[in-house]
Amino acid sequence: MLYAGFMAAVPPPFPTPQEPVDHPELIQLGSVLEADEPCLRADAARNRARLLEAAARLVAERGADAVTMEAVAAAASVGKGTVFRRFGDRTGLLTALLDHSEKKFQAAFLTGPPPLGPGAPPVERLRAFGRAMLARSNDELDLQLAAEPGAPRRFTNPARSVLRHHVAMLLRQVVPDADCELLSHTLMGQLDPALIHHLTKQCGLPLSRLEGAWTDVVDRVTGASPAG
Amino acid sequence: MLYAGFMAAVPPPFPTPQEPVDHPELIQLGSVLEADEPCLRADAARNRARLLEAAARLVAERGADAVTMEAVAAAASVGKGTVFRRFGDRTGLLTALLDHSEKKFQAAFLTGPPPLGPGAPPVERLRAFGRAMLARSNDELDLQLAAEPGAPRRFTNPARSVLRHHVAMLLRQVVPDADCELLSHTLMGQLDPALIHHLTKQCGLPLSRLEGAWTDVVDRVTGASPAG
DNA sequence: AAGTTAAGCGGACCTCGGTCCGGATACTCG
DNA sequence: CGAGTATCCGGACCGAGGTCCGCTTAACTT
Repeated sequence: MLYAGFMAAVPPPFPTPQEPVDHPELIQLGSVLEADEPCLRADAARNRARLLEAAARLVAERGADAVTMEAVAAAASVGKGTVFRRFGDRTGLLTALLDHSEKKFQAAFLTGPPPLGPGAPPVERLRAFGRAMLARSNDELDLQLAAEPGAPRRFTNPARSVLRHHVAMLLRQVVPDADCELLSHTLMGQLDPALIHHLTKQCGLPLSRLEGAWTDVVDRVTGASPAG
Repeated sequence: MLYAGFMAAVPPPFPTPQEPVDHPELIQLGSVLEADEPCLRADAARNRARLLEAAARLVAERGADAVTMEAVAAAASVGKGTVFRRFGDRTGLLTALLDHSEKKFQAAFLTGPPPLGPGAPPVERLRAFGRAMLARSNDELDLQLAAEPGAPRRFTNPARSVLRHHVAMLLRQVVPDADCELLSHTLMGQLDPALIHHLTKQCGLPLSRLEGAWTDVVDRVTGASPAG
């Protein structure tokens, strides 16, 4: 039911395919089976468990920063190579650590009770979704951050800050009653180079579509008439 | 006039403060002076120029990936330590490389002609801003991406993908005529752990404000009545 | 012009993520 | 139960980012 195999996306570091990857792109919500630990050799499964346990202990005792691949390997009394074979890279390991809560969360909005789950009107579900995400990030922040290289610095870039302030300033002139500071973050997110790269280079969307989406969002947010 | 000193934010790697940092946080648009290369010793200034030139050449000839700190140092016939003292870290170096176009861009929307610059109505300027950002990112993508560690992977995380698809699905039920795929990216950007961390931990905003902003954006985007 | 000193320099050094491959070992099949 | 093999293990190894510290030198002083 749930999509849980994502921590297994070990690309091609070792020529040993396992823990099947079910094409992240074309995923259909709900049609995903929970192929969690698929027929791992006995020792491999045991080591995997020990590694996760060791990593969790490290996080708890010394924070997410202390989770170096060597430290985890040592704490699990296992070779370094084993960690990489199993989880691909550091991100994979941290992601696997987050897997449990991730599954619970997916269950909540896919099959759980309203307003998060099916049954409530869509707008209501959207509101609940955001609240739930915020709550989840509030715990786990360390781990979620650690699982994303360079994350803490992304919003301290002064150049970006200037651009965002400019957007906020413009917004204030149009929708003075809104929380323009946060609104500007939302809008700027759409112009993030990483997102642009993903959409144009990896998904093949034409730039014109991104432009259209930007204009559309601006109109929706400001309440302006489209193409005014 | 322009904010250009950002590449100088060399934190505390070496105990030699220079290239003054003008507090990135409390910056007032327009009140920033272009303190570019502030009283650097002659040899230091020369090395700085040589490093930037060498880095630019490496980018042009072998792509942004080839810009390793050692390679730049070697290409500039300079010690590795010098690169780090001048630019702080790799991100700082890449950022400095982007500085020129950044300044031009800032000039365009701060003091340039409408619709990007002052004179046009705010909504018009917002639309133009997005178009300009997209165009700029379209060139320079390599560099902008390289300046942000781990950027390419951010949107290939399957777990995130599931969440985003869920949001897109809900959006489709409410605003079927919109580009819900891209709209979902926009909304998800507001729930990015890195952003949440920045706003709550670094800026000190209460979680309730983030929740409010989320609800507000959902309402604006879907056209729902607030608190419906 | 010589002395003083703070700034700058360079490269050895460290850590950590990631790779490789020779050897070990759990499952399978006869 | 014994041989065969695909899988797995471990740690040596590599490259790149980042740090340190003793030496050098530009710039100011008198």
